[in-house]
Amino acid sequence: MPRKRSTPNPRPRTGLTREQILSVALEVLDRDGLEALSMRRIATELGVGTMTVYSYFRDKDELLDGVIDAGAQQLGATVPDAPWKESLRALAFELHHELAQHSFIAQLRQRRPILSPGALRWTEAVLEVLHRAGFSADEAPQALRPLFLYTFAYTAFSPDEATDSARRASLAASVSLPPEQYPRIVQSAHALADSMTGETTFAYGLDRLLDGLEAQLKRQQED
Amino acid sequence: MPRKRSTPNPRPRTGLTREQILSVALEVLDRDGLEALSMRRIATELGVGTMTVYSYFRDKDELLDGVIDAGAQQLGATVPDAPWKESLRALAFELHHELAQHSFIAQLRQRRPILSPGALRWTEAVLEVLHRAGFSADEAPQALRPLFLYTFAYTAFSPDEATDSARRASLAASVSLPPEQYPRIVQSAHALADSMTGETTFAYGLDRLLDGLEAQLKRQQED
DNA sequence: ACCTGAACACCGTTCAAGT
DNA sequence: ACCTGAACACCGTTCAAGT
Repeated sequence: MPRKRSTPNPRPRTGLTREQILSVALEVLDRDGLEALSMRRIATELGVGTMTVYSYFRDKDELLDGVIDAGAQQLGATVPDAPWKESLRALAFELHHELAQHSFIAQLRQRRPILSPGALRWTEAVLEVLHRAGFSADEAPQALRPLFLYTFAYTAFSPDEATDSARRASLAASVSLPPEQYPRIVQSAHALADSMTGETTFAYGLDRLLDGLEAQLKRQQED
Repeated sequence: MPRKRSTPNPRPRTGLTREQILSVALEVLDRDGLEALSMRRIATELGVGTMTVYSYFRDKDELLDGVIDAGAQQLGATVPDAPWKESLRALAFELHHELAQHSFIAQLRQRRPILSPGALRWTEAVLEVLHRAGFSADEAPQALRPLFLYTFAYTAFSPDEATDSARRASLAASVSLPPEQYPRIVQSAHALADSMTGETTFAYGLDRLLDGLEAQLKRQQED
């Protein structure tokens, strides 16, 4: 007589899945940030022993890759059907909003390219728009790169929560500089503090970049 | 009879200075990277007890701020005397090369603006060039922001050492995608892998940004 | 195959004590 | 004021053992 199996899928004895672990990890990341996420914390939050997590993910890096991949699934799902500049603008804003919502992604991406299919959907969409705009298959990746970098940088290098305290700190630092050595900073102190955050600032740089890509396209068509 | 003082400056009993500590920290950072730098490691390398470092820096953050400030001293020391686009290009490349040499700076700057006088020298130089170009005191910081962000992003989000292995990984990921769903990535696979690193890639995005700023300037002059 | 606690080799920093 | 070792509260991961 065969050994009785109490569950249809006998493997996991805790009823855990990779998805459940990823979802708890995402919660911790969104709530308390990247530095608060530890394997011990995830396990505790799930009510299992620390090492149980290692049955589902080889190490912390693999788990973090999983979180990013899950978050990137929706990005670039549909290629906008608009003039190319507007379409690129929409795709950049889509990425921008995702990163603003899960700011740990920008910290995580550092020097560790994510090449999973989910993460490449956005890349495919941007390349498609660039192709329609008239960029060659060779040049399109070069045109994509600054859009990607600028959008990631905006989240990674802008002060996050307590925006106002960052603005005040910038203003205080600017006005305390010797005006003879730093005349332009002193003169632009307020505008400089304001330029650190906000949708308007993001849009300003993005639009300059798109104008620059347009100029490049026109230059080529004149030849 | 007064107590004999064996050194002119009796305060430090180990002969340590902040500068010495910063220099050891910089060595470790350049050699082994940000994650290898610990207070314990610095102390050991200096031949003192771990807690001795805390007599010179309040905590690790203050020490790291010190390293960045020291590295930024030379940046923007002279404002280039050339047409404004060339000058901005030179300043961006100056920052780019500094970051390439000390890539930990880009990791460190994350969400923690550095507002020391040394770190603001480059900002002052860029604002001065933007002023000469014709940007208003209000708009110049907005124009500066993408130059700063793009240059930082380039170091922060590009694979560093073992460039070739990153190129191969990208290529492998691209060609293994289903071509029906990812036609543009598959088509541009080689160019995409090449676009991740290299001076040419950095220059391409920078030049588009500068073209975009020029277009903005012309637009305003037409009004 | 999945789960576990103990152990190892690390962290930054507080504390109390030494000069 | 400067220097220190011990201790505290953490890490990620290996190991050996359990089911």
